[in-house]
Amino acid sequence: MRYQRPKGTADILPGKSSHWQYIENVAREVFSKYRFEEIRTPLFENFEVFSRTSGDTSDIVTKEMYDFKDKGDRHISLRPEGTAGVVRAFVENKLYGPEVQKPFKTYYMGQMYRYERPQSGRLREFHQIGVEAFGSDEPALDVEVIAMGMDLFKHFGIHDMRLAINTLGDKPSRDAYRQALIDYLEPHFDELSEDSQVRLHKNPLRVLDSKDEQDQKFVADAPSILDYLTDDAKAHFEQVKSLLTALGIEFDVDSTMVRGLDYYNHTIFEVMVNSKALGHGYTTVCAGGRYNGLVEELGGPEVSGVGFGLGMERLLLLMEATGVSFPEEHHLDAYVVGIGDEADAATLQVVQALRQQNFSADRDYLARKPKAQFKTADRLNAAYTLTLGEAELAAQTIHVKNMASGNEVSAPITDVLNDFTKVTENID
RNA sequence: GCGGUAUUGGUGAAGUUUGGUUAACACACCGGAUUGUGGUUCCGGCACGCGUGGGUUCGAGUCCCACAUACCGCCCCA
Repeated sequence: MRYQRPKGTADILPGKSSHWQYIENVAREVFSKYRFEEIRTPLFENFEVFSRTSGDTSDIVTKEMYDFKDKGDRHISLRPEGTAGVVRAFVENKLYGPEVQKPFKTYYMGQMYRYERPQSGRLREFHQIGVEAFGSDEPALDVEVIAMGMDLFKHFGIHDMRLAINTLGDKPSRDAYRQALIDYLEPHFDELSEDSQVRLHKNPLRVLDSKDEQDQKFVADAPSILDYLTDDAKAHFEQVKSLLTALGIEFDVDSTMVRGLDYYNHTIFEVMVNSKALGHGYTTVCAGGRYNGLVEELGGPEVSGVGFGLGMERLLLLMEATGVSFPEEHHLDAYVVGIGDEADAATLQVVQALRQQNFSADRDYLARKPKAQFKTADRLNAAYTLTLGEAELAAQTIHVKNMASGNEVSAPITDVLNDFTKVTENID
């Protein structure tokens, strides 16, 4: 065992990879109904793309970025999340241009990288599915994105979800609230946890997210963002709520909910599930929100955006714990048993001909005895076992057995080569 | 970045407390039981080695140290 995979990475092996494909396929289907199209952006970007957008004080930038200098001395970072790269591509390719329909709706799925201590469901190389919609300030777009997220989880077979929403307001709302929060917490500075003392000046909203018991006491009585919203921000949030209600989507407003990334404003939301697989109580499986201003931050025009992301590893854990059944497609239509060296070529011809006729077919490649081959056909769950030996070669026939019924028939080899379906009709 | 636990064949693992010379048992896999049909049963095969590297000892899977990796918790988050 000389080489091991790098810390925090995983091999997705046959058997398991079909689960990933299933999730990806379901996501593509759902997204296409909402008319979101796929975008593929690089796995790495200039470091600044992420540091600008995520916020210099965010943990992602300060300690979790997987960055390095390339041979041209460029400061590169593996993408820690999907939004920044998509926004960069949106700006660079001028997708805000007049010829592109608004809103521009896109999705992505793929690897993300964060340099952190791996745990179950949290790796250094992990996978996210995410969506972004650019070019509309209308609350209806926020709601479409949220509704699509909920819809997606239903298609994954997850039903006991809870939708939590909040608003971070616009810039004036946030500034006012930020000041109110500092004013409230400052007198208790010495009683706050060490982490929160640091947060208070860097990003006071994050104190609300503290799990420290002592901190939580203060958080409970802290002023609410909802009391500091401007009229515009308030109207936006009210409309989001009423549209969600119109769609019959239940939600809880959690005024202490915040974001680890700095670029969010207005609506933010999380889809939560109560599953032991991901820890105790409700845990978040999907998070998103509105990020007006992010496009400008990366040099684009004033175009707003809203989106969400979900972690595939966590989703997989959740689906497995929930007992979601994945379609198992590794079906074998025919296994061809060849007996003796003389049958080698003919066996290969039959296998290949069956594949040409769109059947999945396999044979023995280990020169094993008939007994072992028949056992293998059974173990692989072959629908039909064909046998080709000396006697058959002499008569130019092939033996075909329906493994489910046990019925057998001898047919001309040419029949199998030309129309296997017809041959099987005689024994089904 | 911090703390805890763990690491023995393809797999599940016993053995580590009391260091002692054949690494148990089971599953899977492979071969065989009078020539070419699936199950069962029976027989046989399957770790020159106990994460890696050092050390202690007459002797180490068992003790000590370092490192690696995994899992759990913290931080944070998906």
